[in-house]
This record gives sequence, structure tokens and C-alpha cells, in this order.
Amino acid sequence: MAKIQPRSFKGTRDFTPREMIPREALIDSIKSVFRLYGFSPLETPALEMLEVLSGKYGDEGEKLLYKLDYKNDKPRDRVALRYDLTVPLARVVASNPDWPMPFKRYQVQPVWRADKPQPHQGRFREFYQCDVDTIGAPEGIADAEIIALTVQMIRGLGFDEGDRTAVVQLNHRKLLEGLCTFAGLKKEQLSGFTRILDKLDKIGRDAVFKELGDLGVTDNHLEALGEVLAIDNTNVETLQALRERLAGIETAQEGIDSLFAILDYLSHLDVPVEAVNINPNLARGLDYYTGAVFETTLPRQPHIGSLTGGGRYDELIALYSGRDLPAVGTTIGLDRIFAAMEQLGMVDTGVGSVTRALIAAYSKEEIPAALNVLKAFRAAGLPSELFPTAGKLKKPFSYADKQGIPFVAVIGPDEAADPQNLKVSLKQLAKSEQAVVTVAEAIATMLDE
RNA sequence: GUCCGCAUAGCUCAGUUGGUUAGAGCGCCUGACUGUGGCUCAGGAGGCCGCGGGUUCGAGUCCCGCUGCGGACCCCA
Repeated sequence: MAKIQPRSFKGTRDFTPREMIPREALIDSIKSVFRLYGFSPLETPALEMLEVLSGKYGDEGEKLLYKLDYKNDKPRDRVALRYDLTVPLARVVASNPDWPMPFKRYQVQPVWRADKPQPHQGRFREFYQCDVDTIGAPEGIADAEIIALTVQMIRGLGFDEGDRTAVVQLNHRKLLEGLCTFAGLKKEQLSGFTRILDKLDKIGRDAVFKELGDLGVTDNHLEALGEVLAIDNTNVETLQALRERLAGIETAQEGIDSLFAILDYLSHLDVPVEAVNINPNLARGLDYYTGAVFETTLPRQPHIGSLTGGGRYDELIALYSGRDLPAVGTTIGLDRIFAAMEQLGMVDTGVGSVTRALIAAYSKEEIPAALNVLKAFRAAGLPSELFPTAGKLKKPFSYADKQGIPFVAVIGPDEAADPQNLKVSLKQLAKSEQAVVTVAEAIATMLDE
């Protein structure tokens, strides 16, 4: 039989134990923060009806949907791989109108996008999202809680100083609408306007102004807009300055009021002021956002895209149920965070096994005794394994060394001499220390480490 | 979707103006070391030189196409 190439689909990855061990620790820590804020777990299927997903993500997003192609299917029976976790949530909530509100859920599952993968930027076709959302709570506290949770989690992971400082950028859709009006544009031009504005930090003011000019913004408007966007102060000062500059534009004032309120709640939650940045040019591409929008960036690592992204979407659920339900939430980009941590040397990939103790039998005669030791270790809660072949102690020792297993327990004729009082030669590899001890003593030593 | 670069051992790479049996380091296996990892030494296995075509007496090396990978843009987690 011809050998089949062991290729995998572009943009997908295998996670080896060396990667999965720190990755699972990361997931556990994310979930524990979610729970701490009172969110409960939810899972939804990988496959969704195409009509449920279609039209929610903007023109760019629509192209990235993985649509499954079946023969003889009817258009309304078509399915696609889920693109995010927010739309499936909206579908679940819309189909369970009797649930008490607010509904607070977290969800950690993979999503798929037919993008061009760029691993260095933390961009893949299959990747995990960790979403938290509060459904049925009006703008204000719930928004601040999501931001506070994001800050606590990201900083708790170590993104809190130097090159790994993370900042939550915060803006409001209504402020963006107001800026659009301020620039002399019509409401239909909002998405084009915000898309250009969003590039400000990347391509610079001049390039943005050129594109805005092409969109139809006059020179006078450009000049005024330039003055507004140049405001860069503390968050409160920035908002105050915007309030004055945008006097008379009602939507902008509403957005500014909302941001003031959120900042106030954040200060009561003891969120450090430097962890959040009011950023009037932050856009967010998804079409469904209606209020506050936010994302987490690493200002010193601009090639890595946003670590988290979210916002308020008060009109999405009504698309499925006809009932208005306000909602706010965010996505924690697990794979982005992991990629950033790897590049910043924050991940230990030196351990290839979860085993704490490897038991090695000197000869076949000691295997029954070794199995008894194995039972005792496991009963004490120590992840342990017996090396599958007896003799040649070099093999189990070399194996333990390569896998990063900290302890090897050797059992030979001497240690097994008294079946009523089994002993092992317990060696701690990192210290090169070895002693003949009873099984109980070995367990105590290892639990102590 | 647009642009640029790269493709030789499991990994990182070297390979002269095109010239005979294709190299190193790391890793892997065996032994020195018949109760013990790392360090050292000795030996060994492992290559359709990405795929297809072209130029040439001769191609890992030059040309074209394809595929894959990497990077930038767009967009995003």
C-alpha cells in the first residue's frame, strides 16, 4: 500500500504534550476567572445552520465562513462551521425565552475561519475562543465587569510590565457615529469611516487622512477631525476634551456619557487606570456591535493582533427572537495569548509528561512488587507509571530525564526482600539525590516537593 | 484576496563559476558502564536535494510551472 503523506490541513495544528500541559493550565486559569465573576459554562455544536451565521460578520467575515458542501441539499438546510461563539449564544438565548435574566455564560471551544494563516501574528484557521457574555443587562455595570474581568485575567497571566504590558483599548460605537457626523459624512458611510480610522495607529495620520479624503471628507473637516484625534490625555481628560469638541452632536455625547459611567464603575472595582485606554479610533470590524467596544493589545508587540475583543450588541438576539435583549461580552483569544506568551518566553515547554514518579523494576521478579508500589503511589494521588520493561535501568532513567519526570523509584531484589515492608530506591533527578526508603516515606517525600 | 521571500537528514543549516560516491551540528539508536539520566568518548541508522517539466555531455546548483512554508498588507482572536 502506498504511503500516505502525513499532512495536516493548512492553518490547523497538533498540540503536543509539551504544549498541552501549559495550554491546559492556561485554560484552567481563564475558566477560574470566568467562574469568579459568576459566569457558568455552555457548549454549542461545531456545526450551525448557514442561515443562522450568514450576514452577521460583515462582508469580510462572510468570505471566511467554512460552508459545508453537500450534494442535493436545500438552501435552508445548508450548514457551516461556527465562526465565533457569540452568534451561537444569541441563537441559544433566542430559543430559550423562559430563561431568567441576566444570563451569564462562558464558553471555551474552537472556531473556524477560512483565513490565510500567519502563525507569527497568532492567526490560524482553527483556533480556540474563550467567550464570556452577559445577556439581559443594560449598558453600565455589566460592561464594566467584562472589562474588569479582562484586565484581571490578562494581568494575572503576566502581561503586566515591560514588553509584555497589555492594555484594554476602549471606545463606543455612538462616539464613532458622532465622529462620523463630525467629519461631515452620512450614516451609511460609518463602516468605511471606522475601518479607515482604525488604521490610525498602524499607518499613521497622513495615510488615514488621504483615505478619508478619498471617502469624501473635506479639508476643513479633516482639520477639525485631526484636532479631535490628537487629544491624548488621561482617560477622563480625553473624554472631557471630546465632550467639548463634539458639542452639539447628540450621539457622540451619549457615547461619551456611557464611557464616563463605565470608567466610574471600573475605578470602584479597583481596575488600574493604566490598564484601560480610551481610544476614539478603535473600530472593531463585526457588524453587530451597538455600544461600548474594546480589545486588548500589546503596544510593544504590534505584530501580534488583539488578545481579546468584545463589546455590546443590543440588537443581535432580536434577529432570531423578535425580542430585544441587551447583551455585552468579550472573546479571550486563547491561541493569540498562547502565541504571545511563547514569543515572550512565558511558556515552559520543558516538561513532556504529567507523571511525577516513574517506577523501574530491576528484573522480572520484582514486577509484582513494582505493581504494588504503583498502586500505593496512585492511591496517594501521585501521577505515576511503571516502565514497561524490566532491567537495563539506563532506559527508564533516560526516559524520565527526557520527559521531565522528577522522580524515579527503582525496585530490585534488595528493596523487595521483605514483601511486607516494600522499599524503593527513590531518586530525585534534578538533585541527583537517591535514598532507600519505604513506600510511605517515598510518597511523603514526593508530596512534599 | 494582493505583494515579497524560501524549499537539501527528524530539527537548524552548509554545499564553490553547473562536474564524479551529498556534508556538519543537534537529535535518535548501540556500546564504553551486566542496579542509574545529564557530561565525555567510540560506532551506527537515517536523503525521490518539495513535485513536474525545460536548458546542458552533465542540474542540489540555471529557467518555467505547480505545491507547500514563511513574512508584509487586508482583516481579525
